Amino acid sequence: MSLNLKTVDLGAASSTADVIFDALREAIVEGTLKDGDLLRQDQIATMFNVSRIPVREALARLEEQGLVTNQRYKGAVVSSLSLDEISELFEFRALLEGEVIRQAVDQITDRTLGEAKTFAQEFAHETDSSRWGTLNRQFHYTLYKDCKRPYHLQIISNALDNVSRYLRAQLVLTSGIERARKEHAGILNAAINRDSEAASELTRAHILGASQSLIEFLEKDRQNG
Amino acid sequence: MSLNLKTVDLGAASSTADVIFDALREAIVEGTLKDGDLLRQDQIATMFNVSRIPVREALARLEEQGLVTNQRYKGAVVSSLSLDEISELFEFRALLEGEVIRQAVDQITDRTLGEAKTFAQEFAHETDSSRWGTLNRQFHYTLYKDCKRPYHLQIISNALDNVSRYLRAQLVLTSGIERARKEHAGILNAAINRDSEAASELTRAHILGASQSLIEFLEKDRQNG
DNA sequence: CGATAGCATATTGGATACAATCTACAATAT
DNA sequence: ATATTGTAGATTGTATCCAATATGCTATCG
Repeated sequence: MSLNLKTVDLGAASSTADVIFDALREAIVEGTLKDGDLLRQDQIATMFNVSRIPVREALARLEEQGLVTNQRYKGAVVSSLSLDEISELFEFRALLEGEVIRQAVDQITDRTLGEAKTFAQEFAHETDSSRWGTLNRQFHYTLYKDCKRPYHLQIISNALDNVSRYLRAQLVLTSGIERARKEHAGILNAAINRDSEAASELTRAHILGASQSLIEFLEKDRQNG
Repeated sequence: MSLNLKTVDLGAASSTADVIFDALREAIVEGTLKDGDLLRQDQIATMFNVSRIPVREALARLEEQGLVTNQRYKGAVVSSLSLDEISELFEFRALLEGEVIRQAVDQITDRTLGEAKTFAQEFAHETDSSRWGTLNRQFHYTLYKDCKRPYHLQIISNALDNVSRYLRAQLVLTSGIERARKEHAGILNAAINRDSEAASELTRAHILGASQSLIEFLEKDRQNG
């Protein structure tokens, strides 16, 4: 006999530190916490109604991911990236995502294509700019997920975490949204045709194009202030 | 006037947690700590004569890097990778390192080439197998370092951390060392000739070849026990 | 008036103490 | 004998407390 219960591995369940890590990560990625913002352990601890110990653990992990920078006895600040660093991250993404989508499209399922199409449509019709980042990510991620390369996907996800607060600016402030919609349609089309080479090349171009547009915007923005 | 002292940013100096993180990381990478080894917080704390707090911080960071796995209330174990995971990591390295060496060779200095040559020679003559891993890494890293892509280098370094305890087996147990020496000579030669395309292709082949040999070895090894 | 030293406060880093949970073994029942 | 339950010890997770360091204000000196 067996107890046919749907069980979860409680040992793998979230510790307080995990919860705080996820919350801070999301806040940074979504832009709620901005570049250079100071993160006070005590303040965060109070917000979550816990001691500073799990907060410190979360901050240590965020630093390991590059999302915050720690200065001993001073505190943690949300990392600011230079234009060179942003540019490098986009090149990195272009390399990895171009490769991963090639592998994914070669074995993509109809079901996955359907999901991607749905996300592309949502992205195309969404008017609330605060949702663009998430929808954009979901669209791309769906097209990658059949590649059977979890490590690649994890590294891509982390790289995206590190730039998405800047990407938002590109979409919102440079009318990148219209272009993104068109390029998404092109990538989706290539995937539907199982043309992995085209999907790869279009994805590379999509990422590098966004990079260029973002860098140009930031150059002006950072000059003026 | 200015005090012309060589100063260091003491705020960035190592905390206890940093020291422990580095020590554990090195032990895992060098193979002193093996696959599946259990890491007891208390034991580590006693070894370093500190409390468990900085140990926990170090373990949290190691988990973020993929070097250990944490199970709540059970403890941390050195991560074990499946053959598929190892294989994926080598493909990842081939992609990144192939790209990075191309960029690096295009702007490599004579000084750097000299350093790489020295490491290649040391690697070729070293008889102590416990030093092969480090020398191998130094050789490759030297050839990459002029690429001006710190993020890429950091990710490569982390990926290497995750496989080097397996790579050791490949070098020592499959006579991979002789082949590695020849391939290093080829890569170095391409770099000296500023042939970035050849350096890239040889590096890819070098990594994928080592991967194949390692996987074959591990398949037999894991069948028998 | 400006600059520097000294002190008070705020904040982080780490140690100790306690609570939650796991593990292993003994006791009991079938 | 085997399986199940209960309990003690071990181990991790978190709170509280103390030490080390930074920051900002004030007083003092030139």
